[in-house]
Amino acid sequence: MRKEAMERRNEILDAADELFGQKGFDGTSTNDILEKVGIARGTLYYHFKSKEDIMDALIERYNTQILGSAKEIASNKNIPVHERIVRVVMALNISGGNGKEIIDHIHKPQNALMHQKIQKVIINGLPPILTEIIREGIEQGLFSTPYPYECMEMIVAYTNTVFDDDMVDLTDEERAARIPAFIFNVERLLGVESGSLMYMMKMFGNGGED
Amino acid sequence: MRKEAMERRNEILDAADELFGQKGFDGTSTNDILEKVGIARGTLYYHFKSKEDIMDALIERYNTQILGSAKEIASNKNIPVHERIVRVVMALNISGGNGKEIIDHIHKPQNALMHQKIQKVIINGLPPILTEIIREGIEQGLFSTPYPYECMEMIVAYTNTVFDDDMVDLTDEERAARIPAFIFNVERLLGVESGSLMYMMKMFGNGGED
DNA sequence: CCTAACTAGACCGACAGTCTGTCGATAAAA
DNA sequence: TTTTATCGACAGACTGTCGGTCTAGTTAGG
Repeated sequence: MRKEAMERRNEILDAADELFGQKGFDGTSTNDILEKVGIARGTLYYHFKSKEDIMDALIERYNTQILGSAKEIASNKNIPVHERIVRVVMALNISGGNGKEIIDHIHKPQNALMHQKIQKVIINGLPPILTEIIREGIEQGLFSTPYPYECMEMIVAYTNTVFDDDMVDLTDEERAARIPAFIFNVERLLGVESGSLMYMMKMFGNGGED
Repeated sequence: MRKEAMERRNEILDAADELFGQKGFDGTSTNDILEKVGIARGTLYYHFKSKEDIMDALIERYNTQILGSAKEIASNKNIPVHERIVRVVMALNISGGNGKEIIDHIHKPQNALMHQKIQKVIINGLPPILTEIIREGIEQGLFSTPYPYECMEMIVAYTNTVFDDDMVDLTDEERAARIPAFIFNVERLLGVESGSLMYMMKMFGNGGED
């Protein structure tokens, strides 16, 4: 019955993760979590100070998972710049083997608050990582912009809102139509010739969040 | 005591509007609303089927207020294109005399769900309006882009996320630094010469949401 | 024309059920 | 013995429901 604090904590987080995914944050009661983990009320509140505290811990976990592998790839200067951008972005969807599921279930309409918090992590965490790569690209004469950070911020804000979110309800065709337009716009922002970033299409390959 | 259904409905919405603004959606109990309006529980649920139903009605109201005046200005072809864009955007902040307050109190951290719903209205409602103006501008040779809609979508997504939201925590200086960068990026997206949209600075004038 | 019966819409408030967070007691480990 | 983890009863709050009430207006009958 008795476990190390960290172990219990993670059990609780695992249960919450799954339940929030199924029923949303508001739709999940602490009792649901209690039952799933097989502990008593007091135990839950021994490890977490509130229900929202559980969510925050969960987000902290996501944060690490999602941005961690992205950072790692971004810092590998052996990979050519273009390739590295693609890999960083694609890492977001599958990082830790379950990034995609994370992103999937965050998009449940019930999870407004969690969703917002994750978005915040991404919009603040991803642009710095990408900007570093872009700067390298600028040095190499691949890109040209006086505002690499703000460029990345704009791009991330857009993909977060339009591609990742259910903010804009896109049919498959609408979605497909957005992609070349998006790439065209990115090309302009980065000051490169039209068509030269078409290789980025592959980032939107299957299902293609981000 | 007895009122027309519509009048009561509006009284309830007015109270909810103010209370949600002060304490957030979750932080406001139906009892708070009851008390403020001076009605009984049953009356509230006679007019609205749930608490969330109240929020949805509130958003419908915002929707009309915020996008209504924007549309009106956008369709006035007597105003030159550049000027009209500025006016449309500025209308968002003050429409109906209280658009600004709406936007202000939606940004309270408690109001994630309401915030999300409003964002959805804007990201879906504003780009079509702006795109029409941009198309006119393209015909007049002022702008040049094959993807006016997606441009506007990107711009709106960005301002919503970075300028309007508390997604990115900006100091005043950071905020000020973002503005020229933003304008530069918009210039690139719209295919105009660098510096030619600097007049848009004024949209960010005082406090400057959007 | 007047009044009694009726109707439907607005309103009331007690109540059931649920949910979160607390607390003192308890057991196990260190 | 002290610390760490666990338990479960409980207080307090909140949402949505339901049977019943009140009133304005309408219809019917005298």
